[in-house]
Amino acid sequence: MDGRHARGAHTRRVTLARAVDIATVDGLEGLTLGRLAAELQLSKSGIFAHFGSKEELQLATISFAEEVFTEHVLRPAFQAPRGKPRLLTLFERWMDFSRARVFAGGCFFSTVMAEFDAREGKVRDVVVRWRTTWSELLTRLIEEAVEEGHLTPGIDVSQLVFELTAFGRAANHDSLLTRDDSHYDRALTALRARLGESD
Amino acid sequence: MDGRHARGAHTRRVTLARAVDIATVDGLEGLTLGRLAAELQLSKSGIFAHFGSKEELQLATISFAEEVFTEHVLRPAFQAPRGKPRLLTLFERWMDFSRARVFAGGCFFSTVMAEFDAREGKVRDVVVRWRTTWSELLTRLIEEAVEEGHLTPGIDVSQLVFELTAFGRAANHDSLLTRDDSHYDRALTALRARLGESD
DNA sequence: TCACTATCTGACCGATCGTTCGTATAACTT
DNA sequence: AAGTTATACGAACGATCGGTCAGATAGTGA
Repeated sequence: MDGRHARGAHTRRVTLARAVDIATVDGLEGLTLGRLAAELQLSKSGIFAHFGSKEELQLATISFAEEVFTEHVLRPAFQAPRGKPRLLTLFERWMDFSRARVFAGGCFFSTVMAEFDAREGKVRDVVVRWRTTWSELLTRLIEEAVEEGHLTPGIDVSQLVFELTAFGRAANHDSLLTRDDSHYDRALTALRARLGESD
Repeated sequence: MDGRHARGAHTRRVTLARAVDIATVDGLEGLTLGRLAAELQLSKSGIFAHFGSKEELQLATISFAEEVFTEHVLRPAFQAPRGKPRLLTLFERWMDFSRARVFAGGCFFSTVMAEFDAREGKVRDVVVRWRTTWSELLTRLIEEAVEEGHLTPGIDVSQLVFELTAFGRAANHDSLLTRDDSHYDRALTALRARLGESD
């Protein structure tokens, strides 16, 4: 199962696991090769060799975060029944994911979206692409909920996507700032109210 | 009218004006003395002398942003009638402030709160304090709207504070990421719906 | 005009940044 | 066992970081 390059792949993953923790706390710019090397007890050049540039390290870190997020949030959501249950599960998982501090600084994408929203470059572009993916996913789940008869047909889907996402991101940042978990409950309360109390 | 230290005070304000623009784009950590000096055509040590340390520069930048935000958003809001109109005006002004890019990277506090939410130190503490101030202000305005009979007495004020703030921050980041102004309208739509369509 | 003080500069400090390169060490292939 | 490749290291690079300091310059009050 190791493949031919098992050792390198393992180091890479260990490195990226540390990288997402650093990035969620100090940002993808605060993520430096020297610090990564020191914390992992590896050489700076050794880590550098795995990625080729700082920017590639940042992009690899985003990919890794995406993987973990998919595993913890997206995949479980798709095991819930189509429609409103799936939508609710997605947000419950997202909030649990942030609350559990799977990454040291909470939700990776909330952090990175805020960090790069006003900048230029490849990293920003990838972050924007992720935002699009997320919005499209949410749009689909909401439309399915309408199809299933769980939501009113006339509903403004884009508006709903905006609001629900706003709740989740706010819960993440507020809980980190105030060190008070209750904001996650606030987000879920807001979400359920917005989707209608029924069910 | 110059007072005794007019020249220094002027340089200080020009420096801070540039600092908030840099900070809203690249964060308060991305704000460096060298860059500030280069853009302002001043010497690094000259700028440094005004603040004494990088951290003091960051704190001064926050104070400056607070001033400008107060002038553009808070003060106008208090000229609107007590109750729901004041609440609505506050958010309209906030959204206009971000949309107009008074600071190059949009809302200063949305950016900085996301940047420092998972860190430690004086800067974080000041940011948290600002968040508290904002929450208390919003709480007061909502309570006044209840007193004026503009909102239902039984309403969950903290919950409302959370949701309304979430809309504003999301609009700021989404508009920056997508370069699409419409998110501000989304936020105001969500806000009005949440406060009740009437009036 | 003169003295004083506020303001700003330029050279420099040690530390760290991302990056390059030659080389050593491990691991796998044959 | 030998040969080959993957992996990691250590020393060094120019640039930049925050910070220090002695001295030049400018503005003020007497």
